[in-house]
Amino acid sequence: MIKITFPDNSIREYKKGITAIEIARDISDGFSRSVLSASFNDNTIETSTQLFENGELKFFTWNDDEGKNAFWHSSAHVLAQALIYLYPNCKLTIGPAIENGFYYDADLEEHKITEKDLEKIEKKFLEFSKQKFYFKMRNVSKKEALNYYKKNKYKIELIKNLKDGEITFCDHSNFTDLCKGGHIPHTGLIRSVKLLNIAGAYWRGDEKNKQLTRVYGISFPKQKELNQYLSLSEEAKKRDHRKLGKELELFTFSNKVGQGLPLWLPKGAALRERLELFLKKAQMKAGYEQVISPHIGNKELYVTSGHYEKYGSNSFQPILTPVEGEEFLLKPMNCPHHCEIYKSKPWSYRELPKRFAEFGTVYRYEQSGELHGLSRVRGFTQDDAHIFCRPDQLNDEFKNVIDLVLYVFKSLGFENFTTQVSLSDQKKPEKYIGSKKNWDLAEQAIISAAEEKKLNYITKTGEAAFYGPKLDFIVKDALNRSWQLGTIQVDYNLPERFKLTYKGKDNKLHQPIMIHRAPFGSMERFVAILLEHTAGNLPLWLTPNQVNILCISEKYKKYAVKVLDLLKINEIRSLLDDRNETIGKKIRESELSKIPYMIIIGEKEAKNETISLRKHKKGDLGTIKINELIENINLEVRKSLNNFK
RNA sequence: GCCGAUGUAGCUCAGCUGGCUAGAGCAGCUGAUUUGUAAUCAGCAGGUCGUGGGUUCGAGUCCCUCCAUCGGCUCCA
Repeated sequence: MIKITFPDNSIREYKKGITAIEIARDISDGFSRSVLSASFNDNTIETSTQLFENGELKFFTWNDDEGKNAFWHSSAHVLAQALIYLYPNCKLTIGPAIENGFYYDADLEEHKITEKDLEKIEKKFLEFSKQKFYFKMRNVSKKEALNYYKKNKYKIELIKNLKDGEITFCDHSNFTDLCKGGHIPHTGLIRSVKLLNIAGAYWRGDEKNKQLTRVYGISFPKQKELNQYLSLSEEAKKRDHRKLGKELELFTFSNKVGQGLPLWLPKGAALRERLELFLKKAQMKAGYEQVISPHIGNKELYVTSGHYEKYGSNSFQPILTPVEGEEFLLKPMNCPHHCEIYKSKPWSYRELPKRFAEFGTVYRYEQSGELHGLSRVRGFTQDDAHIFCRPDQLNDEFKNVIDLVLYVFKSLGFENFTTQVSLSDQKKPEKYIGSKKNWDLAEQAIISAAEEKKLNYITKTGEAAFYGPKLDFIVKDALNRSWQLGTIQVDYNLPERFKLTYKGKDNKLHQPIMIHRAPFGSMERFVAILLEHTAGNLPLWLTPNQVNILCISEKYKKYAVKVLDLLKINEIRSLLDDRNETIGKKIRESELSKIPYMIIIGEKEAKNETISLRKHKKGDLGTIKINELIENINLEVRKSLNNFK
């Protein structure tokens, strides 16, 4: 049996499996979608979230996605209530729950609100939520609904798209909103709220429409949970790669050079080169060949590939006005160049697959508002490669690329990831080039490779590139945030457009299939994500400096230099801090610069030919012989790198 | 590109409603100190207050333009 407490505090018992409609019939106040609490044979469900969905009574708690959704959706109603209370002339539009919290879009007309106003709105929010207003759904006719919102053109637009008889309003307190339901029982369950920021957002997401004011917020059943959330976002701020990039002297930007054009500082450049070398080595083992192509290309190249038509002159920067009839563009992608490299000679089926790899720097005109540190820039380097293969090789090639991507992730400490198969949207053929037959083949190839590799993947339609479907790798970082990293794409179309061929066994010309792939995605974006994932504590094999030798006084410099030379001979990246400063200060600075190991050298060490070892974030590790450290470092580096093929 | 916010020394930040010569810590330089596991002391130097214009007796502070950055929207080959 289920015991249900209703908003009027009456309690009724029902058989398990009862539907909402039946309960609605049983209780006389019509169609209520919220209940106060329910118990199954004394096992009471917390009064957090209970919902009627599709006529069926479902119970959700804060720990379910649906429960969170209902909680935040209900919070959005309270936010709307606070907004209309404070700004009576504003026009409410929509306010959904999102992945982390909720927002409400409103047309504030003459009002302009700033971050400072958030506190005021928040206060009003809590004032309302505390009063335990119950959410109650009711059916309204289309006429009634239109009449209610006669002054709000946005709601009218929404209502006009709904069918008469399917329109519901949700009331709580004296506030009413057009709403299809999915609420918690009452506002009193929202005990903590934080309005996070204000942003402009276009009505219906279309930039031709009026821009509305969006207020973002997050709420929780308990204050403690809000505090946890806030401290997590504090942690995320500390890990911001833009901050770390500055602190660790990895990269910078200059207004004179231009927006979104990163300048890699010596330490950053060394880090990036180390990453490139790591991938080059793995690729060499996997049978790739490096190629190099120029930074510009004739416009015709991109017309042939179809990129020019799809992305237009907006995202392409012409760099030379027509000279002798030719127009050049900054290279926005490497694929057409690699197609031309493939065409440099005729190929036999015996020679395939050809795997052309290049750290190719490309330039794309990103909207200024979109630029973000290293993760979204206008000039960046892709760890690109294009594999040209026969149909019978496609499956193996694809699986080999998956192996390579997994190796890269493992070596860099991204243990937690998901994959996404991005397919075409059959309903929007104008978004893609190529025949349906080719698309079907390509999509099937990706799915079967993913299946065989036992990847735990989700499928999304409509997210394919215009020339082919993709398999994207989405990593979860240390703060459980998701980032899309590597991508593998199957493409039948560019080979067709570029008329790529090979001579088959049958002495006839055949068309190869092309795989586009980039395990890192781009060097810039990857470094950004790696920094945020590791909070700047890079893996030992990658970090700019591995060991910092700290002298207690200048007297021991001679021995310290000897230690430094020994480390350098063993290819361990080391620094010597022989400044006239206290050891405490040197340790502090070394800790802040996140160098993994510190060697402290004083009288004792110089006399006994030993070193005193200290590990970053761990502290003193005692006295050892220098050779022990060298061995340990080599072992640690090997451990993270030697597991490919 | 659009909406909103921000821009003060190399870095992190003070500078209230316009009013003496724009401040601090860190970093830098000089000197003293020669140090045992997260900041030794003293002194010095460092700024066209993002840019250009305006209001005013007077602008870091108020208004406008532009630039850049940040939070979003839109976009993402």
